[in-house]
Amino acid sequence: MAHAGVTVERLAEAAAELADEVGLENVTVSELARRFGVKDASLYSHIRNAHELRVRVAVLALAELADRVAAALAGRAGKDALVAFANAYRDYAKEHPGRYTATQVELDLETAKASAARRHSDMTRAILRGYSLAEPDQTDAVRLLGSTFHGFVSLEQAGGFRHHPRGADESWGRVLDTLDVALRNWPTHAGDPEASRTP
Amino acid sequence: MAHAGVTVERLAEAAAELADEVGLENVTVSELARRFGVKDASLYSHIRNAHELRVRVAVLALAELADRVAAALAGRAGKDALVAFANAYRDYAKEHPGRYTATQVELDLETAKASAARRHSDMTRAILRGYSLAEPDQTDAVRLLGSTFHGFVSLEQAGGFRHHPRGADESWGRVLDTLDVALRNWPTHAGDPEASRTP
DNA sequence: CTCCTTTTCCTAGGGCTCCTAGGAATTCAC
DNA sequence: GTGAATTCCTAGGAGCCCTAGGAAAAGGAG
Repeated sequence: MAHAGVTVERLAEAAAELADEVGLENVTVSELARRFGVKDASLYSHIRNAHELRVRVAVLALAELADRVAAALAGRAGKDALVAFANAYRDYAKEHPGRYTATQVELDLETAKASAARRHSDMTRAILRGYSLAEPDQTDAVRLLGSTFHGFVSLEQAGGFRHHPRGADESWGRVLDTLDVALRNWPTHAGDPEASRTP
Repeated sequence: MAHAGVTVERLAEAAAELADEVGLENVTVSELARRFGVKDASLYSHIRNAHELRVRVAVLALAELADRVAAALAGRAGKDALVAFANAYRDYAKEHPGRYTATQVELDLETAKASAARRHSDMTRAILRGYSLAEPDQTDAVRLLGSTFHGFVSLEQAGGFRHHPRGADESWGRVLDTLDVALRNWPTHAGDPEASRTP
């Protein structure tokens, strides 16, 4: 009957694992309390509400993902860096689907600034050094990469590629090749006729 | 006290509107019953459970979106078609955020085949006629487009682009330009050195 | 060691949600 | 009209979120 040793940190960690098992939307205060051998009302001494639970999973996941990406990026440049970044991103989403989903929850400005969100955009920008793009093209390119990575992973997770013979891995490789080409041939002016180079 | 005229169709339509107002995750059987002036238990004569409600919103949204895209695509080709498709997609997501979210719910094989999901990939393939890609590159390109469009719209909806001076519209235009260039310079072999053409 | 404060956990309970069971009323088909 | 199907009802169980108020444990000061 002593204290069960509940902490905000351990709570967030348990919530993250639960999210990976049953999906973020099924992460419930009751279930967490059950896992800690505690009544659900007790958890409200540690968190304000169920939403805070998801926010904490989001912050945790953002930090984990940033660490992985940073490790993958070390010592690489150009397309190598692009591929390493992308694979770290996709692998994390596959290993931790619930955490990855949490990555997309809206954070209030304060929480967002304290999170690793900034590290993510910084690292994406670091990739682009190999392609020499100036602002605002750099921001546009960051958004292109973020959109394509997230979109692919999201569609893959939702099962969008399952009912088709072509493997997702092959398409992924081709998408990365294409992004590499696109970044190197970045259109400097919209509708630039110089860019139309069909063999 | 006579029949309130509840139908599966009207139920799905009301659920779709509710989703746009409060988000798909807050579409509740109780609230719908309230709007129809009926007890919540009564709705279970029309639907099996709350999940079916979301599935029906998904099917409805997929059909609506396919209609819009088809209309936007009529008489266009090449980059024109690409931009028309992309804008129809993004505009729909902005007008109907809840319906758009529903677009991503997993459908069982049977429901998926009866849905407009096929029309979507067919139309995406139609765009690619302007870029003459053979299989399996065509499938990869379909996935690239789907991923980038969905990813951009998804990140934009999640507020990912809000805390930055560069407008989302400008980036969107640039992303479309880049995709156009990428499709025309589709890499035929991974790491093809011929593709490195930095001015 | 004792006393006091803070933290952690408890019981109790209200409100909302989903869903089932069984019955009444309405509508439809013949 | 009569029987059958459909639509809607009341009643109720179970799970979830969260609040209020109190007991027990842990930690610090004297």
